[in-house]
Amino acid sequence: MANILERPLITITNIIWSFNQATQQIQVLLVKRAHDPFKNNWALPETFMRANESADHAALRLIKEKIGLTLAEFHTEQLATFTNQHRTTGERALSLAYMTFLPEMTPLQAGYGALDVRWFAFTPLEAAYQLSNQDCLFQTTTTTADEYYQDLPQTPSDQQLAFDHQWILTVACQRILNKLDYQPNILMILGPSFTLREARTIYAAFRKTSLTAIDNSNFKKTHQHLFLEAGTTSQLRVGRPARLYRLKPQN
Amino acid sequence: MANILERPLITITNIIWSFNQATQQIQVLLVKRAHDPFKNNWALPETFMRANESADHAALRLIKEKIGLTLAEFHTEQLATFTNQHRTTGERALSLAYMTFLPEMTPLQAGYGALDVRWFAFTPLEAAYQLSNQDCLFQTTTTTADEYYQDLPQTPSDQQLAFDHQWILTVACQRILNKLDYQPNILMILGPSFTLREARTIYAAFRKTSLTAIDNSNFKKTHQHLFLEAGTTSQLRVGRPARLYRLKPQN
DNA sequence: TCAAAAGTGTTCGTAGTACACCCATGT
DNA sequence: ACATGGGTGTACTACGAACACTTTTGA
Repeated sequence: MANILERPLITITNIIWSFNQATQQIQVLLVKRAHDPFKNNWALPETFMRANESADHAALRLIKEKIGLTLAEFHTEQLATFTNQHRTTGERALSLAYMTFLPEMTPLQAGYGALDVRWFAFTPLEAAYQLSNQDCLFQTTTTTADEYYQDLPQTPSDQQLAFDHQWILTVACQRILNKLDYQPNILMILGPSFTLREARTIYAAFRKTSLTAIDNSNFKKTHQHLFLEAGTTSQLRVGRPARLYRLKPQN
Repeated sequence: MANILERPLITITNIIWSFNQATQQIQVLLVKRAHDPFKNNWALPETFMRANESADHAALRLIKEKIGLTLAEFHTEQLATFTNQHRTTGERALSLAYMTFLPEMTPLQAGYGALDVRWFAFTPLEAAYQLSNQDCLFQTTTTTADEYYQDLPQTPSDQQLAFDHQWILTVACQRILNKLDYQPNILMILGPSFTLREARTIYAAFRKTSLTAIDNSNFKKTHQHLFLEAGTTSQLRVGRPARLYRLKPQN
């Protein structure tokens, strides 16, 4: 009996979100893989789970170790688990996917397993979302899970993320969109406090609309119950200084 | 490096829901374990994932093989993944938890690994939910995840489900409640079609209220967009025959 | 014909939307 | 002072809640 049991590798995949205050753009962290499979491909940051370590702990270790981030506090939550046999080439590995919302866009430093590590700008397209930096560009998919894994190419390509990371990213975007109106943890990428304008910027991106299309007055009325007032204003731009808010602690 | 990597057993845990048309009660399937750990304890049905098998497939196999169910079609969806080190005694095992909604309450037959297998009636309490049959009774918990795993006893007890199954069940109930208003897959336990009264029975249980407290007229107006009309009436009780509905296919 | 359950319609209150107007700051 | 953006307030609309009323069956 025991020999037919699967003991696959357990991969922790972490989708790390942040916000560039200068460009007012959402950022996602990608890593250029140093080892096969998918050597030299861009991918979501991953690590293997170790003995005597919970998956949650592994997700945190991944951030500190592999990317060189040393922030005191950040929020990590489970996204989903991906188990399709064809999601990896070679040895089978499950992916326990997590999302992390970093309150600041810290400088990066490629750690073990990474040739390079970069922030990619997250922008909406008509039907999908896009990650881009100076050189590369990746999009989310619009197919179903079944179709996606059916057509998943086994050969690395510069145009595609490694493994099934395009699909994982697609699921992540969908999840964030779904939660915007009742548990917008994504706003944690704005730091400990934020203005309504900054919040609307995030909402606009995931809803594929523009900042100005979200009325500030109405946004306040419909979402204030999710926020707490956090002191008064900070001044960065022209116009009346905005009030600051922070996320209400969950339940 | 390789020796510090964890290759835990992968447990598939399946929370199987059904509906007793005679008593109009929601049912959850529990198994009396035939082997240690937690031998003789009631537990959620589980199996180990095998080679060349996706987790989804393992969840389906679990139903057919271990419980003796041979239905042609049923819906299974991922619930969450449980990775706490203390969730098992002895060797470490992750749990990939799934939920299955059976369209009928088929007769059961204990398969491999089970001394007994029973439907337990699902009923709401003031602050929690309860599973009960003639002899035993289990409740969901109201503590947080951290508190729960901190206090998780390592010794089997007749009063408690095996492993962290109490917690998994709690998460399952919460998920179903959250989805009632936009993706009420739980209604699949009513069979291919259902009356509004039957649907309200399900809603009432998860919302800890009574059937009569949910106004039929208002319920129809607010939830009809999730349903399609499915032919006309069936006749079972006194009063005007009800129309039948079925769940709208997702997206 | 009466009770039980399903279905229809009406009123009312609340919550979201559109938009006008006022406030505070930098240039 | 004026442009820019933030904040407040108001009218309008839509949707859910409460509840009265009608319809269809079984006893």
